[in-house]
Amino acid sequence: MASRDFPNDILSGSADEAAIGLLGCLLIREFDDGGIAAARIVETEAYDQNDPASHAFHGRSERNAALFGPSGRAYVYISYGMHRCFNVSAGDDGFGAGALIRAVEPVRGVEIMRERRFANRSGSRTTVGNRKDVDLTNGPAKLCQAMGIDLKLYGHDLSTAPLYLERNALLEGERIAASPRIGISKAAERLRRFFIVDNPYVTKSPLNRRNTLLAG
DNA sequence: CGTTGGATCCGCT
DNA sequence: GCGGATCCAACGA
Repeated sequence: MASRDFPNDILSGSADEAAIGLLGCLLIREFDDGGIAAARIVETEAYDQNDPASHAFHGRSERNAALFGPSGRAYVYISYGMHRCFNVSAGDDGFGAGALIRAVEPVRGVEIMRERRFANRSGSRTTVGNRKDVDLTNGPAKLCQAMGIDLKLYGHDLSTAPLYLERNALLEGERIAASPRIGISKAAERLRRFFIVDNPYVTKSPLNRRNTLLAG
């Protein structure tokens, strides 16, 4: 089933508008076995083709094509050779822009996420201790693992199953802050990271202290 | 609780 | 060849 309230307007503008507007929205994943996982977006980063830190900065390529396509598509890439990161494309067709989803808060299917994240990998006998729910989805590669987002979903239309977005307002009293982005070296001063203040799933970072509270 | 180093591979100025 | 939009185990305090 497709999303009943896909936030099209949120994604059609700038990368910043998309990154801010996606906060609070639900990300829903339908697995092949019928299981469903859902999570609230609590931390994002904006990137676009005018930004030296963006994968779109050096122009369109096979890898980053989803960023240049229409808004509301999945841009998935491999990070550090072994992790996956998930972006939502933004802006007009032809303009490279998107929002990296850095953290989400589980609202449904926590058991599925726990299984996907913490099940013993390839027979190794690693101790599965000290595993807390906050570690399920408090990072860009973690949430991809928890929600089964991989390269097979590259370019996927995020208004349709098996992975889709749904509009959802912030909770009463929740505030949004902007900070520099995490883990980049280029354009490191730009305030293009956005997060819900005091949400436990937001990545802990010294950059959190250099934030600016946004109006609203 | 904070810091550090290793894993691992794709795409590129 | 090099450098990541990262994660986690293994320390030390």
